[in-house]
Amino acid sequence: MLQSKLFTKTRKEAPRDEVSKNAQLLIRGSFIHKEMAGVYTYLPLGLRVLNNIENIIREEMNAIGGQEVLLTTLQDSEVWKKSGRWDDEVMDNWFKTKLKNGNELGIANTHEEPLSKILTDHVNSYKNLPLYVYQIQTKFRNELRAKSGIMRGREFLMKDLYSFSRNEEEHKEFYEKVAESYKKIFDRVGIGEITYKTFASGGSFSKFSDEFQTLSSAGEDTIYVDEEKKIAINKEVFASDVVAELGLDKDKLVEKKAIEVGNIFPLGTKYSEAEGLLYRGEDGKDKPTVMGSYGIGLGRVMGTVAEVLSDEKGLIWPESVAPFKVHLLGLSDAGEIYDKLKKANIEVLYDDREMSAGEKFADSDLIGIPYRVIVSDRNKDTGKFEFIDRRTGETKEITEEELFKLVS
RNA sequence: CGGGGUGUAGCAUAGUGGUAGUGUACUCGGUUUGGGACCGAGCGGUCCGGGUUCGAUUCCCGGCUCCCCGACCA
Repeated sequence: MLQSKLFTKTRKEAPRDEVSKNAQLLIRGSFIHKEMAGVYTYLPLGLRVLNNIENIIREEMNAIGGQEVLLTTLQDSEVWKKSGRWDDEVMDNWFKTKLKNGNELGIANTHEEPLSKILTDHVNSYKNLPLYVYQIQTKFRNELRAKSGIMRGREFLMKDLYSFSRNEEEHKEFYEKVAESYKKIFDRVGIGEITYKTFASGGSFSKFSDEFQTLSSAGEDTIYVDEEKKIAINKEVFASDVVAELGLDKDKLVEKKAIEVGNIFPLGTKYSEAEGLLYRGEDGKDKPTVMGSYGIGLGRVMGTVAEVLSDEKGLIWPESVAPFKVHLLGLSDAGEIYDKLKKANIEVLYDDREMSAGEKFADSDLIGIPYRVIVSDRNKDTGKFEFIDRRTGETKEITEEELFKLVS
């Protein structure tokens, strides 16, 4: 893409009202635009990052047998009344609205009930199970206090997967599979090293759940980490008996701040019973399906990557989620190599703008595309390109052939 | 939802009961061209409502906004 055609503009300074690093950098680089507190628009560069994250998640969900759907944002209050979660006392972050005739509707913040209801049309027999259904959809939560940039919003894109199994053993097996899948996802987006599966409270669903926590000073959660075993315990359930139950040594645990990038919950039969999601067993008797739910907030993952992978100059995207793979800086005309890179299907942002070199370098540092290629009069006669790795800052002179080898 | 702050140009900031200043961005002209380069000219602003006052961006009241701390958080 030609940078001269990109309608967004970078800024030297972040708006005063953004304090969190992720929002400051993402706004300065024009990845996102703040619409209001906790509500952000994704601009072209930001959407490319978000889509990359989305595709990684989709691939991993499909790999464990997930079937993708798109459920509705407007929700019938009936199914929620059945499970007892319609009441604002029970779920206080509902956004609700009304039809012209006065009937109340919910604006989606989660989908256990509606999906269970839908599946009553399709699940009758033990032969139809187990079943894994997921979606990537915008959720709305009326947070009393939005904060931390795109980390805790009122409107956000979320991947939610729900599993429906015949019994606890079958459920447990899949639950572990999702945990593995999540690990792969966080590895692929570049935060695997510092992301810990964390034992946590189960909220209203169950006694315990597992969270995926990424170490960061910007985190809202406090966790106790066992760095060797790569697991952690959330402060909210931290107690001697829990430490013992997990086979951990209290002295080896280190207190850290972390961002919850994903969570997985066993749901038991609470919602399947409420919605009448029963299946006929081999013995001819009806039984409720055993459910689990598994969420990842895409914006929060993007914000976490921004928070954790950046320096004082700007963002440092891993190749897997970067908006482009190559940032081509044309200090003199670089149209020729741009065309070649495009022809080779390499995602390249070509800075063809008429502005000073310093400005282009600063913008490039800020935007954080992994590989920078500089074309200027300096290397016009050498036939070589200057190649810089954004992460390490390492610079080398390479031939065209070497360039294609590095970025293909 | 409790507490604390905040609001001046697209963005960042200064200042003031009496003509609102600077940087940046933007427009025009010129000089530049490897780290947000320079010179000149120009465009553009006091959150909303009420009150006090001859006069309010400034003081007072109310509202809203956004941020922070806490509470909350499938």
